[in-house]
Amino acid sequence: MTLPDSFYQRSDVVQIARELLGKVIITEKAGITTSAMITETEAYAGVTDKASHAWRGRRTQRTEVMYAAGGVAYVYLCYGIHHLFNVVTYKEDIPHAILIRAASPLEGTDIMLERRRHERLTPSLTAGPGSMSMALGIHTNDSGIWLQGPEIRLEDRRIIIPEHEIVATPRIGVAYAGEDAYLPYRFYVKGNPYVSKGKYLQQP
DNA sequence: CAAACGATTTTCT
DNA sequence: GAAAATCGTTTGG
Repeated sequence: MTLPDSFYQRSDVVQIARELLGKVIITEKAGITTSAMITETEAYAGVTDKASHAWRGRRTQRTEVMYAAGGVAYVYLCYGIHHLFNVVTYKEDIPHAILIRAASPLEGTDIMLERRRHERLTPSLTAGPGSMSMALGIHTNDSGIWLQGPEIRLEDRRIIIPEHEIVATPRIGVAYAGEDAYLPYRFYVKGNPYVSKGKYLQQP
């Protein structure tokens, strides 16, 4: 079942980030379908979260889509190279978002290997937000699209990740966010090889 | 208008 | 482990 708008339009972005583990992301680009099971996410909790692009209500052409009602994509370019895919949550004017950081390949792995110019299937194909987006063919010009259209959608395929297999840690690459860099807003599936290896700030 | 800088990944030592 | 790659967005003058 495709996740409905009501899944995204809830208020607890951290809880939704947790629930996204085990959901399946499907993309269809030029008639080619690829899919993968989400294994790692990070919540960005709106205007009070220093790590968020929308901190203190910052509103620019790039971040405008974060202020839309939940259920659309926010894709932006990072370090001039990587296209990072987020889902927008909650309601209009509240800029919650969840970064999808990694996923385990399901359908179309041959296409994903081509897109990444990889010879063999290894976790580096889709572990890490930039790698995952490239493998699935997600681009910044997908930013703002509705997550029920053909290009990108998320499905519940009744995959259950047991509570004890979910690990929470601080988020990666947000050292600039002061004390908010320590919030346990990153979630991943314990033991799954398709999880990024990035280092995060440890509690001092 | 110039300049700094990333919610990263890959490569080189 | 360190550093380069690479460019749109944002900020400051």
